[in-house]
Amino acid sequence: MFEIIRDIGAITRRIEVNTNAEFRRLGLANNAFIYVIRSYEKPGMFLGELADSVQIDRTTAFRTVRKLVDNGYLRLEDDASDKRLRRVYVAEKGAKVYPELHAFEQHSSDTLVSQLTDDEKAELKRLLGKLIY
Amino acid sequence: MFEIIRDIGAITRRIEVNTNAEFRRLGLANNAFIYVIRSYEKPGMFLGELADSVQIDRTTAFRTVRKLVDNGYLRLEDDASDKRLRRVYVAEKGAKVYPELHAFEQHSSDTLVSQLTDDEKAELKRLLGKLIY
DNA sequence: TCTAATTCATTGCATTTGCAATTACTTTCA
DNA sequence: TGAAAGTAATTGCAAATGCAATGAATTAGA
Repeated sequence: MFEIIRDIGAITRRIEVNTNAEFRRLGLANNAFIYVIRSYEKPGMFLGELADSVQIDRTTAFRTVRKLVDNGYLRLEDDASDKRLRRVYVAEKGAKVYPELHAFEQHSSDTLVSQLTDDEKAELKRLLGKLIY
Repeated sequence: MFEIIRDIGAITRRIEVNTNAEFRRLGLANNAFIYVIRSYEKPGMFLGELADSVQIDRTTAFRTVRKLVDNGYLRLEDDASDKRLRRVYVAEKGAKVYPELHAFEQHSSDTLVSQLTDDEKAELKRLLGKLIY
C-alpha cells in the first residue's frame, strides 16, 4: 500500500514545478502562490495557522509571507486581543491575481483527473478526505 | 475538484518532514532516503531516470546521489554502451538500511490509510494509478 | 496569584535547492 | 556521412530552506 505515498509524492512535486514555472513571472514561484490563494479564501488566519494549513514549515512560510507583503500581494494585521498573533489578508494586488491562480490550480486538477469518471472523481475526493496525517 | 491537489500536497509535505526527521540520524534527510529505496528496488537506473521516476529536479538529485556515494550508501557505474550514462546501485551500507527505510515508509502509509476499509484502500490505490501527470 | 509550560513570531546560520548554462556524447535525417 | 538536434551529466550562483534558538505573550496548574 506504500505505492500511495509514492504516487502522491511524485504528483505533488510535479505539480509544484509546473505551477512555480507558471507563476514565476508574477514573483510567485517557490510555492508563494499558495499563500495568496489561501489568504484570499480564508482571510485572517494568523501566520502559524496559515503555515500549518498547508503543511509548510513555519519559518519558511513566515519569510515567504513577508516577501509577499513587501511585493504588495498580502497584508498583515496585529490581532486585537492576542498580541502574539499577526493575521494575514490579501492586499489589492493579491485579490487581483487570485482568479488566475485559482484557474491554473483548477486546470492542473482537471488534467490530473481527466481519466476518471465523475463518480471516480467524487470517490477519490472522498477517500482523500479520510486520510490521516 | 482542486481539493484533490491541495490534499495530496499537504499530505506529501507532512510525510516528508516526518521521514526526514526520522532518518536525519542516518544522514538521509532532505529526501535522500528516497534514492536509497528506489535504487535498491530498481538497480541500474541512470541518474536522470532515477530523478524523473521520483519527480525530483535532476540537478538536486545529482547532488544528493553524489553525497550518498560519498557516504557509502550508493555506488555509480558507467554504462558500457552509452558513455553519457551513469547507473546507480546501492552499496552495502544502502542495502543494509533498506529494510528500515521501507518499514518506515510502510508504517507512514499504514497510518495514512488507517481509517479506510480494505476495499477503500484498494480503490484509492487504483484511482491514484489512473491520474495523469 | 505566582510559576511553569505552551504558543507565537522572528532570527541565525549552514545547507540545500533549482534555474540557467556548459560540455560530452548519441541520434536523426538530409 | 556530416551537420543539427536531442539527451546526459555536471557546474555556477543566487535564493530558498529548515532546524535550532530567542524573546514576548498567553494559558494552565498548584
